[in-house]
Amino acid sequence: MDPIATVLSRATVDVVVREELETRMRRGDKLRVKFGVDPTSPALHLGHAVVLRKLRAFQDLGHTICLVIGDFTAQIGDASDKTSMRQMLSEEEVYQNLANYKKQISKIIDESKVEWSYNADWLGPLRFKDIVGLAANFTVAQMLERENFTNRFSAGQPIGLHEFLYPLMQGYDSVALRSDVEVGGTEQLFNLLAGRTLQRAFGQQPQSVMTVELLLGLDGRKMSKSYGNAISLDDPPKDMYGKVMSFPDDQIIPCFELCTDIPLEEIDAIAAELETGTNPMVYKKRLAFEITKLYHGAAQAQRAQEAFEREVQRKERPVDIPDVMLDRPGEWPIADVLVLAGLTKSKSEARQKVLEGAVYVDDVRISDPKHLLVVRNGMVIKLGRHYRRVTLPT
RNA sequence: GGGCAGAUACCCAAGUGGCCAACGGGGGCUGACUGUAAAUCAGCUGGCUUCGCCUUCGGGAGUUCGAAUCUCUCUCUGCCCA
Repeated sequence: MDPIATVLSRATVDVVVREELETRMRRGDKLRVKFGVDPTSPALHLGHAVVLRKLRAFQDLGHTICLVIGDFTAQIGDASDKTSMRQMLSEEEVYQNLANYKKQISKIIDESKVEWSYNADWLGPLRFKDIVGLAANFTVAQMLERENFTNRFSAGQPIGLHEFLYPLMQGYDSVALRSDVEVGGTEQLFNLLAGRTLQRAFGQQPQSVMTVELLLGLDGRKMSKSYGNAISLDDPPKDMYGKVMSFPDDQIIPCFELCTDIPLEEIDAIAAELETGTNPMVYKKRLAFEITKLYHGAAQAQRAQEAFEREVQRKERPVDIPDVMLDRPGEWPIADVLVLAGLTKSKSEARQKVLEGAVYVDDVRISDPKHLLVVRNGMVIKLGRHYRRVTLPT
């Protein structure tokens, strides 16, 4: 498959309008590819990476990536998250988050070639008259057509009026940037299309719109930090590898397509192999390795894989065990030690875990919740798959 | 502006005077098993000086021997009418 066809199809759902975009790409137009960045959440995960990788693909073909920082939007607050509705981000916070963001995306795209802009620059000066003008391009029925809104409306969930304005703001960004293409997740389709509507209203050629597949999280729901099912780009290699291993088996193939550079032909071969009943674990390990390699390099990925094989598959002790500092030698109630070690949140929970047979000290199971532990330097405490090594003052 | 309904633990959601630290899901943790931290099955999931005690059911005040459950008030949300 040639590079252009790959960009247009791999991990993508919709391309509006496909022929139009393909024509422009084939005849060598240098396109401005827009993507909106939310400065409220600097922690990026693999789900975000799918879009960023798509941007990278455009970049590799010589197109310009235009990243819009939604500082204006951030000051109003993300409407989909009620708790932050009134949360205002200070300028410092936006810059702080942005610095983090740049660090993270530089793992995927060439940040030095990116054209950055802040949407407060053009959204801020808009007058009420302008906003009404923008709003006149849409109807309430169109807004309510959005699945998101319909669901919330019929479920009796609140919808802030300002939430209707989000697509307008995002769409106006496209006008201001004169973007040729905008990329986003499938849930962004409506907002992306709003860009086309407004660009047309301003006499510009409407941008092409591309949505990428939604990556599912560890639990099969959409990958999202708030669901706690995400693999963060910042995750240490061992965690990243381990989390991929806990993906449901049926996500192995989609994840290969969305999160790695393995050619589609090879992925098809793996899929065929899985059909024959090969143990999925083998390919999941390959997947975990590839993904970890992308963000941490081959050496780290190799170490993560070895750690997994040792700790999970062979159930041996990890090489690096965090310390728990105790301020005196002698006898300690086991529950106190577990809490100090951060292995349980409370003594009640600690007792419970002891009763469940989850607690081992130097490989000996502790079964009495009132057990008094005579602590020793270097003693290893284990709860489930978590280990702590006791250190005493010298 | 008026009328009605609702606010329960991390999330959803039962409970309408004592049997409620509060049914059931989900999530999380642990155990068993395994092909992995998948799947499946089981236990646990407010705190503590744990055969008992203490603090929870939007906030505050009250009725009662006793309240998540009744009353008043405040805050927030949804629906209907305008």
